[in-house]
Amino acid sequence: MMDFESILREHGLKSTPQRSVILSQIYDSGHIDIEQLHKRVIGIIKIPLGTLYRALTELSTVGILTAISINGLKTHYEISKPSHAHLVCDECGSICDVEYNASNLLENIDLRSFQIKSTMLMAHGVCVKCKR
Amino acid sequence: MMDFESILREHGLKSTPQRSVILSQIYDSGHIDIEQLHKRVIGIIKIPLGTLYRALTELSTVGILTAISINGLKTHYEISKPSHAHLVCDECGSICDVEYNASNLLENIDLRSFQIKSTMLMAHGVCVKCKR
DNA sequence: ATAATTGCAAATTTTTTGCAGGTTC
DNA sequence: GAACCTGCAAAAAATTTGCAATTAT
Repeated sequence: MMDFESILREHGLKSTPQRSVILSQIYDSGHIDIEQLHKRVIGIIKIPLGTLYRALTELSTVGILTAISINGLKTHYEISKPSHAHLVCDECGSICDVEYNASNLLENIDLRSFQIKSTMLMAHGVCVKCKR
Repeated sequence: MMDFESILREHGLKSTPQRSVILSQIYDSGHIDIEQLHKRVIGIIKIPLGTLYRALTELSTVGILTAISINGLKTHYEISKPSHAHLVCDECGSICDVEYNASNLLENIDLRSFQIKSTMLMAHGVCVKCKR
């Protein structure tokens, strides 16, 4: 159970019941798109879609959330965490996290003076469940 | 100058003037979103936005194009080519390609029986021009 | 107290779709 | 000639926005 109230204040945002519910639901689900999130959230507290959009944008802007753009799927959101890859199953749409070492990875790449702030490694394929 | 007519037929699609213009414009621009592409394309041949959407979807489905979903930007399209990373400048939105070796990269990752079809490495940061 | 946040509703923007007429092979 | 494509127009879906009321600090 994360202390989202403190996290919000540390990022200069007010702690509201809506934001806490949003964050805890995203945390519980790992990755989730706005449509699924809305379904989960309205079972707990009333949040119109417009407010949800606004909240996700703000929470991403301050860095509490990370948005993940995925080919073929709607944007997903997750609680920001150290760099990890996303394995996206093209069959069922599930997303699996795996750790990787960003600096090892970048060693082999000629960045041509590009100044890296963050990396995102994504793989598409078939997950274990769907392979069967 | 690529032979897009042949490429289209090899992928089981008919060669039409619209598709050739679309492909050559994407080719010339490297990466482009639908809005910018439409501006370029209508200077050459009349293509309604709806048709452009349909064309991009079809061309991506058969594999001639690759869609690139990018946080904060609209989906970009490029002519499909061997795996390469995209360096996205958060200042100016420019996208730069760099080569990388996908298998080297995956060696260090525990894929947990996930069957990889494609990988996509993206980095956000500041490009040389914007760093100035 | 006051500045931030939410709810609501409407406006915008983005994307998809049906179908008639044209085009490619 | 048949199957495939395109143009058009309308619909559907996704996202943003303005503002008054409410809430957190």
